[in-house]
Amino acid sequence: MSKRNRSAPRKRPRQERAKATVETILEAAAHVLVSSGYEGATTKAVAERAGVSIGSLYQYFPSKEALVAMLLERFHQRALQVLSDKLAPHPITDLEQEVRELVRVLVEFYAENPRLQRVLLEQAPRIGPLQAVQQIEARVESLVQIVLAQNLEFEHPRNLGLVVFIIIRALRSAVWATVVERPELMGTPEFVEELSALILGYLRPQGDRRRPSTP
Amino acid sequence: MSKRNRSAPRKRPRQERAKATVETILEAAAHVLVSSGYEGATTKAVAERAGVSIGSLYQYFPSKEALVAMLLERFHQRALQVLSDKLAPHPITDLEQEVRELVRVLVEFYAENPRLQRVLLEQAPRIGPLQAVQQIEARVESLVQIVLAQNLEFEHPRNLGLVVFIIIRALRSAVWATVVERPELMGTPEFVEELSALILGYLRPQGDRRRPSTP
Amino acid sequence: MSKRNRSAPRKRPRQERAKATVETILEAAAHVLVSSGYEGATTKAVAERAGVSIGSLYQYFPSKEALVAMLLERFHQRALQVLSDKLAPHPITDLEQEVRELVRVLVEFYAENPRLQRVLLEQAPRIGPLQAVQQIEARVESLVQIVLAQNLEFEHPRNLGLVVFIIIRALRSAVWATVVERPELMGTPEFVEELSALILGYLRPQGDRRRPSTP
Amino acid sequence: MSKRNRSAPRKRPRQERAKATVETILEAAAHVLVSSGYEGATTKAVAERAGVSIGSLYQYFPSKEALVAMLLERFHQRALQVLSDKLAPHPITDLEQEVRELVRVLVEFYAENPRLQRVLLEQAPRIGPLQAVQQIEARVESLVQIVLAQNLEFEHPRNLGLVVFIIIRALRSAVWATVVERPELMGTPEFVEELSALILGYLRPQGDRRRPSTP
DNA sequence: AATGAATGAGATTTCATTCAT
DNA sequence: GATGAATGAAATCTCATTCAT
Repeated sequence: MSKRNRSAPRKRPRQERAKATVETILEAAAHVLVSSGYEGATTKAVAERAGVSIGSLYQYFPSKEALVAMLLERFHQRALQVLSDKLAPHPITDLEQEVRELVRVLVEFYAENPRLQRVLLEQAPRIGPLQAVQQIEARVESLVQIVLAQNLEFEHPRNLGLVVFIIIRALRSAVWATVVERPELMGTPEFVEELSALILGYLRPQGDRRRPSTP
Repeated sequence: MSKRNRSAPRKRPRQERAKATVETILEAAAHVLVSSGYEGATTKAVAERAGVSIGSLYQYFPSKEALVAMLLERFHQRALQVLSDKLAPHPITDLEQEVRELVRVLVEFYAENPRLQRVLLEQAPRIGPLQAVQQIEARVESLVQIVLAQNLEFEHPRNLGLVVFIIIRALRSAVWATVVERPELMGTPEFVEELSALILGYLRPQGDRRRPSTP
Repeated sequence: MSKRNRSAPRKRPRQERAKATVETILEAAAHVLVSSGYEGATTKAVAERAGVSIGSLYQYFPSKEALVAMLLERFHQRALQVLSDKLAPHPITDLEQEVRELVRVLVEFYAENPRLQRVLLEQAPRIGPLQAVQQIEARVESLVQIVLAQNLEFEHPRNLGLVVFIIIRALRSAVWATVVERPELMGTPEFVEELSALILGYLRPQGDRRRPSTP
Repeated sequence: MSKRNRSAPRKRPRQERAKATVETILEAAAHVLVSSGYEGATTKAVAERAGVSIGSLYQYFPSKEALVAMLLERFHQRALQVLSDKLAPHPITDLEQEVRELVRVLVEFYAENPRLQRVLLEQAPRIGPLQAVQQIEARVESLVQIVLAQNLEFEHPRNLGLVVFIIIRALRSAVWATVVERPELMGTPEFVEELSALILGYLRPQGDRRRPSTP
């Protein structure tokens, strides 16, 4: 708790060689994190795996946390990219298909390399909201909000910001929980279908909400 | 990686005195975790705060993790109690009100002592699914499943187990994310309302799912 | 270093039951010392083996060292008894046979229960010269000195006290070293013969000492 | 009992700096052992005296025992050197003078720094026969055996190996016992003389052994 | 006296991190 | 910049020993 900004990378590598070193270290970190878990992944082990001295590692990453943070950031950036592609402004004719497609893409993304994701996601709450990640999430939130604003009409006014906040958290968390607890569900069409149902049901006109079990 | 079961309590206190010691230690741990955070909470500090020797602490808890694990377990047990009370078999006339009430109670519960919860929940993924917690969650899942089976009728057959799994994760994770990211939302009626809408929308007859945005 | 007289037994048991407890504890200690070594022999283990609470053990022995000291003392006392029997005043016609016999008896004694002896003898230098043991050794020294004074005549005057000191140490240490390093030698007639030769050669009239290798 | 090889040094220092650190630690250990005794010598105190962190100490010595073991080993190595110098192949005209000289040199060696030696020798049996020490002793035994084989002629055949074993143990142990029990004797010519007599008497032609007390 | 929980000093371990070369 | 020895704070462990019941 005594050092500020433990998660920020120390400096931006200028030379090609330095960039390559950073990549090597990150790859080594990913590997060691997967094979040894967060606790077991010592910085020494990462440095060795990367074929770099411990001193050099600290040249580029001020702390172990910064290493994980960087991996997390890249991971989120890729997630953002995937979402951005889907959310990019375009004429929407069938919101339902749109949502379904988004969920499918998302689940597909998180189904990759689940062991690394598990370790990263476990550390995420500890590392705290990274500057970069927050910006990314904010962008996703606003993208989603824009799409919804243009495609939804509620009978009663709703706090769209809150709606989006809840959708994102519910979706993200349900996916993460599944990565951690039931990775075998990831990628089944059924799972995608149910998650879509969750979102779509939530987005339906409020008027229906009073009679959920009546025909 | 060399120690097994770091999170399991070391031994069961037999005498009254020992039980009291364990309680004192747990209370002290909660206090120190809140005031110093997880990293800052040293076992020495916990022992001192408890007015107990470090030896006694390690007599009952083999690691700092075990301390947090026990607090987590108790926390989840209380959550289960709250849910069980609401889910106890009883005639249900209005599922919507039922769900709303459940969500309200849940949010209320998680709104208590948010600083401790935040620390505990941040550590939860690291500590891994505790035996005890898993049993508790399984019980909640089955309780929810029973209630839904008796009160829902879908036009199309749905995998109720998956539905419940998703509901629980989405709800739990949304609440936890809010505890960690936007504690100020906890306890607002609006938040409860939206979470309820999320669940209720999901539970609505499937037939509606095809036309979410049409009147 | 803070407690005085750690090796003295705490008190003299008055009642029969107490005496029996002391014996039980000593037997347990001997057993555990043999099976676990000095470090591995915890007082708790000894108490458990004796079927006694740790508190009761400390009722009779103020420290672990006192336990070992008591075993050592008894061991030495038995050794003394053996030697005393041999050294008891009696007409001596053949000193050579006398020495040989003494050595034989001594080696025989130390050949018993070598595993316990090894542990005890390893601790002996740490525990330091016990009051009781010193008295015993002093008695042996004086017994030996008396016998020698009556049966030896040196051409040149010798410091008989030093001679006895050296004989005792050389003999004792050679036997102990053999117990520890080559237990298989213990009890071979050859070993007894050579030790006897060591002593006898030392005791021979000094005049001979100038020409050890000339015919 | 759970850790293997407690007395073996942890790793070999590679750089000059590291070697210097090891030396500093050993010197500090010797100093603290003398001033505080074995029990009183805490690893923390040794590290502090050496002006080195506790981590560095444990980097090179896995335990307090390993520290003592290393000091013992060096001590024995120096003793070996002293003996080797005396035992080095050379024409021997007067075995008696040779033995006397050897004993003198040995006693002289053990008379140095008796306080440290006392502590080391007290711990020696606990630490057990170190690999290195055993090799050293074996070398001494073989050196002695060679010298004796070339300079002795017995009327009756003797097991020279056993003779040497006994000589070494008797001599060593008598000297050690004196260091511990009567350090004031060390260095007196009388003590050297009597020890020499012990050895020389033992080495005398066996024919004499039958009549030790007859004129 | 008996019991065993509690004590507490010290040993040991472990790394993330720093720093001299 | 690179290297790896050194640092040092905590965690962890281990018992001999004490003490309240």
